[in-house]
Amino acid sequence: MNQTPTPPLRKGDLTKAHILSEALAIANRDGLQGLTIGGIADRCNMSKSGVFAHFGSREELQIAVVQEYHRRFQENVFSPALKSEKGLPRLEALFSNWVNEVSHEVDVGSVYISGAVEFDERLGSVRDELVYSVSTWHQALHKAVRIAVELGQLNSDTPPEQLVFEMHGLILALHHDARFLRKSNSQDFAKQGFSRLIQYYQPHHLPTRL
Amino acid sequence: MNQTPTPPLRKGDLTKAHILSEALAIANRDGLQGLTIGGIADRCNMSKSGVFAHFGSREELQIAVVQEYHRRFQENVFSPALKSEKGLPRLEALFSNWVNEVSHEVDVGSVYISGAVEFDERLGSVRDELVYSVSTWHQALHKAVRIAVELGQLNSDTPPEQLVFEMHGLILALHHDARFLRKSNSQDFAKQGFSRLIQYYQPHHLPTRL
Amino acid sequence: MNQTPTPPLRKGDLTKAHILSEALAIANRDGLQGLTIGGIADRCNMSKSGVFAHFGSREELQIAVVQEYHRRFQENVFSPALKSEKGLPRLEALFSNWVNEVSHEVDVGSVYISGAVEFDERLGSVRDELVYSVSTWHQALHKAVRIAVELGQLNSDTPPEQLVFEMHGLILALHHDARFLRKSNSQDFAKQGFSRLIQYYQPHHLPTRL
Amino acid sequence: MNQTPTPPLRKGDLTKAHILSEALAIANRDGLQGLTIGGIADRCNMSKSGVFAHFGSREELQIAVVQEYHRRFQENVFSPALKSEKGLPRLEALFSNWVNEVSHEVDVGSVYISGAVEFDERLGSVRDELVYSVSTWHQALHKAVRIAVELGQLNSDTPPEQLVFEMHGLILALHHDARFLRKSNSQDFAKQGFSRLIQYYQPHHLPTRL
DNA sequence: ACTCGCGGGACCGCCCGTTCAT
DNA sequence: ATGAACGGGCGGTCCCGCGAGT
Repeated sequence: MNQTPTPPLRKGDLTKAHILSEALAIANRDGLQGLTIGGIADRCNMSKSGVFAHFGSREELQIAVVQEYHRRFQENVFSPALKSEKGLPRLEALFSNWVNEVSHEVDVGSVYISGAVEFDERLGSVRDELVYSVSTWHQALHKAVRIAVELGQLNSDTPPEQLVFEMHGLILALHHDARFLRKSNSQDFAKQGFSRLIQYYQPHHLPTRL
Repeated sequence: MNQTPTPPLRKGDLTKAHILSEALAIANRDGLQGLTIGGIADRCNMSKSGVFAHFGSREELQIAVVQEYHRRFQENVFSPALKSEKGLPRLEALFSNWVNEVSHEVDVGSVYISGAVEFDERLGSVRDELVYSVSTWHQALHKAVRIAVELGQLNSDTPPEQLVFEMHGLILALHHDARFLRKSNSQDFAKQGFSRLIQYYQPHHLPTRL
Repeated sequence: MNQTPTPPLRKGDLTKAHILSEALAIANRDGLQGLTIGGIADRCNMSKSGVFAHFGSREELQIAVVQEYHRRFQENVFSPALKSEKGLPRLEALFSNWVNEVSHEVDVGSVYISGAVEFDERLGSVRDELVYSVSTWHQALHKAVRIAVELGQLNSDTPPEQLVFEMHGLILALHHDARFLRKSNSQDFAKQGFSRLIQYYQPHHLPTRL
Repeated sequence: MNQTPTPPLRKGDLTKAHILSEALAIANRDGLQGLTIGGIADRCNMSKSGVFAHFGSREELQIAVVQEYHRRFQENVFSPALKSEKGLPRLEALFSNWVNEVSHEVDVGSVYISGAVEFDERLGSVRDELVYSVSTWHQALHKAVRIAVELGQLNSDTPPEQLVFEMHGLILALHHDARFLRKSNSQDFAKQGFSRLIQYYQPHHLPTRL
């Protein structure tokens, strides 16, 4: 196996991982703007400068949080779907995992969604990192759709971008209704919307379409 | 035309309206949390205390901004749609106006969307006002769907909540892709999604459905 | 009888009197420093500038409050004592009235006592007015003592200043213990102290003194 | 002498002591209400946040100032009197030291006296701390009186509370006349008042009393 | 090498006394 | 006597560096 050559794994790395974890929790709940050095220090029972020293600035801390979120997202949503068969099953797994993840985030918040709103206008490295993460995810979905089309599981003229667009819309609506409006059955609407979407683009459905 | 009898219309009201307008612009761009008394004062070439005096606190200012946004939303999105015939035409007008509004907000931001994210966890009057505004809008959409169903323009077992949920999802995806990801053709995806949504729930479409 | 030539008694005078009365209540409770234009305006259901217009500045308002306090003090403490016979009876009446006044001020506060502390270092017209008021009162006491001595009711070598000094001390201790320490029986200590004082300086007491 | 084992004595402690000292000077002069973070910062040539960091809030700073005043009061007034013999000599020393302290405070002010006036109505921790300090001192005086009685140096039916009450009155009058009225010979009046007080309550004085 | 104590400077919401035109 | 606005100051919080300790 190739592992990174001698990752020393100093004591500081553990501390940093702990900080990052707590910081992510705060960022999910309060947004990336809500991240304050002092707030993290309190949660970690450390001094502010102790926290600060691990990241040269608040911005780099935010970036690290985004990366950490992305890593966990991959771990929870993307990777498990690889166990499903290529094509439509995997696409369905991806969406299903995504819904589950967002349903969990109803309680703890979501850096992706709040970050996309907080940094929609502001430029800089944090925004770049967020865009990169989301784009990576979009591409994964895109690819899954294309494969499903190639396998004949979806209609041959299915526009992948349209599908991804609508899937994301369902997720955003789920997040909005469940977390902001506190509606309890939003998950069903999302799943229902997705099944309609898939059904719509199934091959046999073609003749009746516009 | 009859106008409200002798609206006092003091000079201060003009100033307040101006402040509110600038504050709305800031809130759209930076979020309601980004509203600062000093920031507004600068934009209005006023002193901080001059701005502050019109609203007893920052929270009340935020509420006023939400109400102002709601007013304009009604004015730009809801009211014009009343010129369309009841039922499906009006529903289509509502969505179309909504898309146009959001497309415009791609440049200036949106208190609704950012507010929903900023205040998804935080409690208080500002959140209440936001929920009220969004709920009012949802109800208007809901009602339009029901009427279209009653008029036989949509399938009789069309679930209104599902439709509203997905419409909102399309709008959120539009906002996300256009404003955050800077994708230029997002508006088409939203419209395309809506047209398929309507098509799906049309009466003659019933026999082939699952 | 001579009355001031044509005191027009405009409507504004009533308002001013009302303002002064409320201002005095606040000043007694919170001190002269605690007097704020806005606070008075609220109590009077007036605008800040409406209050302000009656006194050109906050300082003049404070002076007016001191004068009003002095007027009432004369009315409640000094004047009634004139009904007692000259000499010792009047001195006793002065002290007794004073104790009663301070006992009442335990609930509402006292501009004299708080003012003396607030303006012990600060220079300016307010301090001058306070000093003038207190000095006037001290002189009245001084005179009463001298008369009592002349009438042979107090020892002929009684030092008036010493007596006034100690009387004032008893009053200050009464105020301190009753209002600050919330001790209920302070009034008795003051009265007891005074009677000891008078007894001490009585003519027949002379032989045993040091 | 044994000193507390390894008092950390970081650099910050020195700064804090310095801040406290300057704050006490301000509080003596302007009262506890006159304490402002910025004012202290100016006197210490520090930034506001530098000052603020040492005390979590203005209220805690005020409490610390009261405690510091109390500590110095013990040091200057109470402790030296322990060198005098128990009983009347010690009581006289306590009063004498007290007079000296107040005489010195004529120039710099007194947190005890101004605090008692500022916080006579306001509730909270600062007031509690003030009351505690004053009460502690009163108890010390009370005890000294009782011992003097027990030793037969004061009349057996001397009411300790009355004595303490009057002693405090003499001090308050001294403070008032010297600091507020700027009378130079007030100290003599206070001492004279005390000597008569003691004389009055001396054992051999009993037969002629009322 | 890592962590902390300490301090700076900018900014925030809020409130004050004051002025001016109405 | 009012409503509108100003300028300055308040307590408080933030992010961020310097220097010293282990």
